Amino acid sequence: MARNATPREVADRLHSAAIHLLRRVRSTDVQTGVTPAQLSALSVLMSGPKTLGQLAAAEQVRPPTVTRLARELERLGLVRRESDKDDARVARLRSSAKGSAILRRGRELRIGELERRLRALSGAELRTLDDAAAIIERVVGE
Amino acid sequence: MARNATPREVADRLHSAAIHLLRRVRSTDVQTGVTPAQLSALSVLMSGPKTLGQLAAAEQVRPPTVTRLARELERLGLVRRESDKDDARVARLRSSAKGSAILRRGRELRIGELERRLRALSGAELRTLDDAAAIIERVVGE
DNA sequence: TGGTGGTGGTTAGTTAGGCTAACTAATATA
DNA sequence: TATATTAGTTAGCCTAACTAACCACCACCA
Repeated sequence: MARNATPREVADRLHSAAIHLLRRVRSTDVQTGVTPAQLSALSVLMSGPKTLGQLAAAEQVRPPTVTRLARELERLGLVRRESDKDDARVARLRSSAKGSAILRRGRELRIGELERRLRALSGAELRTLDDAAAIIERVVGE
Repeated sequence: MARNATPREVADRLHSAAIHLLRRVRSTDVQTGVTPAQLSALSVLMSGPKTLGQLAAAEQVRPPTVTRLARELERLGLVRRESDKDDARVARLRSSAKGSAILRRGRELRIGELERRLRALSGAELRTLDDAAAIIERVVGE
């Protein structure tokens, strides 16, 4: 019978699989018509309005980068800028209907691309993938 | 008992898990001292010399991007440029000893980061991840 | 055998997106 | 109230992607 895979071997194969999976689904992103940075920002705003500072933290970029990103998103009509009523320094970005629609479409393209490929799998294989996803989230989630 | 997960649900969770996994391991890349694009190119060259066109296809970028990337890699001494003896138009890039060493180190950092987290898992969980990796490679491999 | 069309790669110029440094405006604090 | 801190902006720079246009070479065939 087959020897058990070592953590190192599994790490190696899993790493490779993750790269190939994401490369595949990411190829659909161009169809959204917005840039990767814009798409990513919209996904952060999906959970509700965020201040520019919160967005910078989430995207792991510096304030000036967010200033420019926000200006462009606003110009494209994908977000609205709102000012805080208690603190005049802070500005919040809220995804517009148009922005939300683009994000939904982007997700649909990515997930759809993957889903089509999973439909050929057996129930047991799907179960294995689902279990694996849960294990991964647990171990990389710090 | 739990209802079986649909392909769509699995696609969604797997997508999310892959993003989180790669975000985690990628954080070690800065320690290699080379840029992400350079590191990725070196990994493509690991399997042998490639023409600039092959590299462009593998990296999903346009020829001019590869021209510049190749020039920089050459300047840093990470690759050697070889010309085809039958077709004077084509140029091949071959990883140098220094380039291979940097790639090995980058891989060691990434895989090591992941491996540490997998060591806490049971044999059954490791088996699940290994099986999942194989399934993913099969379905996204075109 | 010498055009002609296609292919591999480069050059030139543009754009997006990241950075630091230095700034303004508003708020918090000693 | 004077000073320090915080949120965001402006200016200027750099890298890495792109497209358009090009050069060099190869293959083919009339």
